[in-house]
Amino acid sequence: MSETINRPGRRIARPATVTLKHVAERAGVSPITVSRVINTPDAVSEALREKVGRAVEELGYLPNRVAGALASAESRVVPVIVPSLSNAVFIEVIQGVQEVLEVAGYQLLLGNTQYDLQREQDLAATLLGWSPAGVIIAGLRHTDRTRAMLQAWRRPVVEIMEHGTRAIDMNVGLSHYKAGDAMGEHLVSRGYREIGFIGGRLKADYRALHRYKGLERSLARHGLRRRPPFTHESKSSPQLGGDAFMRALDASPDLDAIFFANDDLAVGAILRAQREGIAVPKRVAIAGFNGFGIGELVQPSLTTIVSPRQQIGQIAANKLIARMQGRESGAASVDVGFTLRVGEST
Amino acid sequence: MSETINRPGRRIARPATVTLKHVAERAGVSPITVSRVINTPDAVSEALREKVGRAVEELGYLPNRVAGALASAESRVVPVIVPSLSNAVFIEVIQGVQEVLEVAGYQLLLGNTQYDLQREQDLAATLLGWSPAGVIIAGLRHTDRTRAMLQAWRRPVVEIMEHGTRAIDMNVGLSHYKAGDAMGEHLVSRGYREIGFIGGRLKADYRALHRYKGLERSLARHGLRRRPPFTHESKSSPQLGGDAFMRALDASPDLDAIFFANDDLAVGAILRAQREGIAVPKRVAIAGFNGFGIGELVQPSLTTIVSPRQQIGQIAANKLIARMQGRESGAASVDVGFTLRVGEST
DNA sequence: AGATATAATGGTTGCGCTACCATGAATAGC
DNA sequence: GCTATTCATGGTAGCGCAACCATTATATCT
Repeated sequence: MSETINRPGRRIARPATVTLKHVAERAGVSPITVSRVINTPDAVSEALREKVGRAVEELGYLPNRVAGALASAESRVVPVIVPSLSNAVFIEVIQGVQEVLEVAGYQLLLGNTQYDLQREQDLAATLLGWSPAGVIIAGLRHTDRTRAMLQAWRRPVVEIMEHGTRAIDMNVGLSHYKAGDAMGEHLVSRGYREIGFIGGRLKADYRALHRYKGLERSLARHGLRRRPPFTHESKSSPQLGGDAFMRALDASPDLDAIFFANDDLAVGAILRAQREGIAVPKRVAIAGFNGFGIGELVQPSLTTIVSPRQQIGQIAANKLIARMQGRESGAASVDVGFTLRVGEST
Repeated sequence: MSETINRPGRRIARPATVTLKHVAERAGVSPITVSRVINTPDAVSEALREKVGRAVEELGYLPNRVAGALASAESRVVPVIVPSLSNAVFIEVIQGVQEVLEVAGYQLLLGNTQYDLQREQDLAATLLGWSPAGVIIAGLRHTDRTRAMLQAWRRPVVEIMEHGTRAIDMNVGLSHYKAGDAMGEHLVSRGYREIGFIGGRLKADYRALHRYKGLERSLARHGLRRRPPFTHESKSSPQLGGDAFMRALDASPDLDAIFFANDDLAVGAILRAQREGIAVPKRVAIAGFNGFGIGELVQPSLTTIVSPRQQIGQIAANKLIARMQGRESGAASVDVGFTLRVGEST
């Protein structure tokens, strides 16, 4: 039996990279010591820290996070999975998350499901392959496999935006149903009786649908007419809000108030009303949802429901970090609530 | 010489994970074959694809991207480094990037420098440690080390937002100087003579400063008075725009036109003027920069410069992917230009 | 002084995967 | 019918780092 002559494997050298080992040689210490200087500088003497620091400088060493993540089976990365990037709500949530993660030294990996649960599942599978330290994901509604995958995973998961009882792990959000109900109560208390709802993609954006359902309950409670929502299939924008507003008034001239699924649409309606000479709220009242700043500046100012969006992101990130660092243990659910901001438009 | 009895190393088992090897055993093939089924399914027979696919399903295998990235020295991740997330401009750019990357199977890693070049440098160093496939970074202005780092790196880099000649590698953007000049020409052609500029954080947001410089050049060309910019230190918002507008008019009642650094400020000024009963453009003209949709809806509609933000992101991502896939080779610079959208506010 | 505790450093292994080459099977060419 | 060429699959090594324990050197105690 002859010796194997050919020794397969990597023979071609990669482009030269500076690694821990090179730094260690330069500094005359062991690689593991270099690792410690970088990751847990407190566990190492001042002299070494300096010596190694100098070698790092001289060689221009950049730690390879990928190798570190493989060795430790954890990367300092947190995927944030949202349904849309064109909706400012999610942007503000992402901002809140990013602020908190950055300080703690974590990177944010962005996932956009485009309101597609299948895509969400694929995204989750891919992103879990990065051994992230935790996951933040919008919504409580997922495919069974997504739920199973996240549940089987041993790291913290925070579901955000809506508040509910059947969370995978942790949950930070608010009840959109209650928010819709609250707006209904407000409109009714102001004397409006013919109340409509305008929103888009209600099948995909089921949180908006919950707001509608909440409104419906309120209307039912007062024995008022419940109308099907005026809906459309394009993404929300002020432009679209203005158009949908005109169409709705055309189709149902008896409307005396309209609850829009979000502020983008509602602000568009107010600006359009202004141009068309439609008196708000005299002819028809307008209400929104979100609490964007622009709602306070238009004339009349917008009645809306303010959700603490940035705060949702911050809380979610903080809960994640607390768990990752071993502080705080149990799962937990936070209802961040909402506030009704009454403007001149109702 | 005695044998080493103690064999240090990893002895504690990790939480059981399903790996390539397990899938391979289950499917009765070699690990490398499983890898191929997953990464290059075309290079493998139909029968194997099915057999392996079944094993993957049954075991619920999730590929470990970290290990893959280490072995191949490349991860399908692209960091996007921007100075701010509260500015909608960057959000739209990110959207454009994300759209394109997603289709090509890349993940977006988010970096926020908060207009701090030192932070940008640290971020770049950290993010390069992820062996990303390429980098997209806002701006042409960086610390020397950042430039050196990115230049020494062997992968594609796209600098976005502004267009210039001294790019590290590729560049997609527009000339903010020319944009400011163009707006100056417009205002002068409309007969305005006392033209001011309102913007915030001009030291950090040097692109806004370039717009001011462009305006200045235009004013100089026509022998008009050049005023220092009215500036402030908080982040831009319509609220702030309204306030700054009132203060500027107070301080310099002779102003007959104001060029705002961005549309957020300008729209705020228009809405504030409306509330205060200040006639726009009769008493004072207002112009912005960006071309956000809301500018077309306010009354009077806003004169502004439209920059193709989403397109910048898309082009940048496409150039990156082209290079990563070996199509297209040289560096290249794209000036996406801008258009003046004349509204009722000037 | 001797024993013990504490702190600082090092050696070895393996994380899970892909690059590389080798090999065997199937097909084509003459 | 034999060799040349593709095609499909496998074997081995190593990517760069951190986990684990061992081994010193140093401080603290009795």
